[in-house]
Amino acid sequence: MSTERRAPLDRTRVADTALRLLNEVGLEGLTLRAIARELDVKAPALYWHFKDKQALLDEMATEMYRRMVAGAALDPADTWRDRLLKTNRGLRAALLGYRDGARVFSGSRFTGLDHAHEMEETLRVFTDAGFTLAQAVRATRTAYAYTIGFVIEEQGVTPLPGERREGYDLDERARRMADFPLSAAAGAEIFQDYDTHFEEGLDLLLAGIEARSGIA
Amino acid sequence: MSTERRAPLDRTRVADTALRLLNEVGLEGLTLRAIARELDVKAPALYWHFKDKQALLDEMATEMYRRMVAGAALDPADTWRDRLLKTNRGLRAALLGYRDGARVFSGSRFTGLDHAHEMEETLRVFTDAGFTLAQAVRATRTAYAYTIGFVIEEQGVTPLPGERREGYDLDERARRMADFPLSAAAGAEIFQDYDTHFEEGLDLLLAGIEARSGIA
DNA sequence: TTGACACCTTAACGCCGTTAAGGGCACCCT
DNA sequence: AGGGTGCCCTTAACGGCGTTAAGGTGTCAA
Repeated sequence: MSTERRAPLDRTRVADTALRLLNEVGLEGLTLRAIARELDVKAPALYWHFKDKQALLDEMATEMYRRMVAGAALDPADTWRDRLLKTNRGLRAALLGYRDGARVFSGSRFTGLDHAHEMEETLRVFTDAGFTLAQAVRATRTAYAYTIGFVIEEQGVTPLPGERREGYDLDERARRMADFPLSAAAGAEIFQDYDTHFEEGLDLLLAGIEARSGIA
Repeated sequence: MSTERRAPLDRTRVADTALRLLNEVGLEGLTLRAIARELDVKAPALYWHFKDKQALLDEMATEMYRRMVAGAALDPADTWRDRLLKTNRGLRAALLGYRDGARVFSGSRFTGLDHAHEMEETLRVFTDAGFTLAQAVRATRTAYAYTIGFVIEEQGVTPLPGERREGYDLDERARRMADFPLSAAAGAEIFQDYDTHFEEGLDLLLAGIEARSGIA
């Protein structure tokens, strides 16, 4: 008589499992029944731990953020440039770690206050460097919006690193756009080499922040 | 005997109606049955005009783009700065015109090649000004990513101009973050005055493009 | 021993996107 | 005039979704 009893669920275990499943089935396949099945439980059981599906997605986004911070190696002595590069590279890497990561993340809100630690530290780095608080917020939020927008576009083409969504064949696109030569040639600069292009865009932003603030 | 016969549907009429309905019910309430009801038709009728719901969303995104271009007053003699400002202000305005506009837009792909005209023209403005094609693409796509990311965040707080989603009360947020003074004070710089802040972020980008390209 | 509480199940509801099958009407060919 | 053809739509139904109501089971304290 196997009396193996499953350990009771908790929010973290559910969110972890859901994040793992997300990579297999994508956001549209991420149903409560599928998550529950993975946890060896029935779907309504999840309602004991989360008030609705959005609350679970919020916890998933929060967990993504925690893992991003954990992988970022933030140093209190970072320059503002270091910090802006680290946080946005880290954010992109975190989002790319999950299928539809950017959409899940940007459609959710953090539970708790974990993120405030990192925000406070980053704003301190900037203000210590001579930025006003308003300038610091503008710089960091602008970079944040850029990164979110960039990865949403990127994952529209490349759901997971290595995979490519159909309908984005460069040659075929170039053929369709034969009447628009610049646009046709631009395909290679838009739908490829996302790593490089992300860095270049981030660098444009850094240059602008430096130019407008006068802080090197 | 009222023999009033409804004019037959077409893709444009469906997309127009769906866009109007979107503002009333939001993306999650935008069901095929609701759209069909609005058109005085049953849901399966829509499948005559679109192969599935995503195809309809794609048409909606394309229509949003058409309206954005129509409202932008693009001048062939624009400087690259004019052009970057006009297209991104126009894009933001177009997205803000619909509840969940940025999410609908960024989750869809254009039908047809209408957008190529504007893209070609804008790339020409940049290359004529002395940018390489790669630089031109980087500048425009970075701004595009920024704008998409910005409006997604913005509409997470402000679904439609004037409305405010619950849970974003500034005072209450500041109280919760009392232990993180910079972050608490940053609320006013993050969740308010989106028009101004969008411009400031865009300006940072312009400064960076100028600094890195050396083109005034 | 009993009661309270944490955690989960069973059953069901109303809604969703989508498909299969077929009906009516306009038009064209003979 | 009559019969076919194809467009545009309806009716009916399917499986699956998020969610709720009601109730069961095990654990632990009184």
